[in-house]
Amino acid sequence: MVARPVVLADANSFFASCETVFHPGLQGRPVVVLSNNDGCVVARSPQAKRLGIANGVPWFTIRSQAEQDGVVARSSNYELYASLSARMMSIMRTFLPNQEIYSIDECFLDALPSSSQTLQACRSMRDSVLKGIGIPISVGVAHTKTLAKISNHWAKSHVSAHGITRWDDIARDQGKNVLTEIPIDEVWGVGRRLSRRLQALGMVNAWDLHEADPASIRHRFSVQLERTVLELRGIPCVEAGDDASQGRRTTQILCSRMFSHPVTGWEMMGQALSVYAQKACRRLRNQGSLCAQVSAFCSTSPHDDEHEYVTLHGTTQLSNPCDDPLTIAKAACDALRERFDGHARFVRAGVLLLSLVDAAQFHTLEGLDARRDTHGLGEVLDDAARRFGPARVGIGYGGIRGHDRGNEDTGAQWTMRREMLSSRSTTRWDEMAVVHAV
DNA sequence: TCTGGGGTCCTAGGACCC
DNA sequence: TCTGGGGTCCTAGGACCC
Repeated sequence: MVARPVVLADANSFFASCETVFHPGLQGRPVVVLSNNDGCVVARSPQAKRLGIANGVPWFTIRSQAEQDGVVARSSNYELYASLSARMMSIMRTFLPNQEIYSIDECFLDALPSSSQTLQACRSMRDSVLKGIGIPISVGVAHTKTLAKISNHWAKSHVSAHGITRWDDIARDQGKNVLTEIPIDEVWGVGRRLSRRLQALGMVNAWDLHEADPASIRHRFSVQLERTVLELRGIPCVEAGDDASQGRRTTQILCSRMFSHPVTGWEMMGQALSVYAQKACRRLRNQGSLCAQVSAFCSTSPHDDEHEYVTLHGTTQLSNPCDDPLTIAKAACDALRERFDGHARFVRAGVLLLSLVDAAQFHTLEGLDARRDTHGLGEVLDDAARRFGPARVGIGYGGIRGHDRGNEDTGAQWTMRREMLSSRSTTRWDEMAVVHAV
């Protein structure tokens, strides 16, 4: 028996679309969304793409031209995107079963027993998301995830598809042309490095990879790429992630940021590590894990030709797995303090929680449990954050709240630059959208 | 002046064991 | 001089994804 096809649904230019939802005046205009610290372009509206703005380019390199072209730039507003994502996902799963949330803007779903039922469900899903959230989505249907990705891409780039493409349809109509038109580096699972190596062997498009011998691909490259070859041939090899829709428990937690200004002193670095540790710790408790290892790292700019590139990292082993923010913040600082070099200009730092274990499965002798040291401080901090907003209360100097939106997270000098931030219309009472009736 | 953040999986190689 | 073989486990690093 042939397994049912898989459906890939994702938003078109998700972040840019989110910005447009509460600012309809942006409709039809070139909009770009910038990464943290207003660094790189991470999302572009169709009009911005048409202007030739590439994904990932540093904003400062294109800023003046973009502004001349009338491009509207926004700082990334993850609180807004996460909220709209949750709404979008909840609508989608009412139309098709077994939703697997793959990223903030895309999910896999199972097809229905018949092809026509599936097509009808996809159309209704697309209409409902557009009507209910105001965000356009595209849908690809195929027997493997890799082909569903390709179909979805086709749906985005061919107006005649009306946002929905079934692999079987385009394969029937276009034959191998569908795959020959896809550059090798656009195949799911083939990144920049791999595509360079494949090109050197004469494989330049998806069809070439489809025709490659799986065994020799495995031998020369990896099992992962072999799976991609098989997936292109319609043989499913990529398993579902374990119940991602329920909030997957991750195996490591990382919180890292670029600074708005270089940091040189240990005092400020300690503040930053403490704040990152607290953020990481909140995610740790949310997923019901404890961690046994805390790593911290910091580095100078790799783009600075005047100074030597410096990167430091260290790890602290905890005597007992815990989720206590005091212990973890201290461990993060301890991991780096000895190694810290007060002369370097650090532009980023991060805290990594490792050796995670399920809190519900972890028991220790009465009195030895590290989690009890602080009498539930973590829960109190989480609760305060939920009721009053993040960073109203925190450990150490890092918890001090600033005075304006730009540095709200902590009020410290090193926090992110977000100069073009839109309103968090769905999650903050004081930033709710105002509608005027005329 | 200004170049994101947070994950996963796989592999190679070393340590260690019998 | 030549210096087992095969297995497991762990870790660092590479590559990928969005």
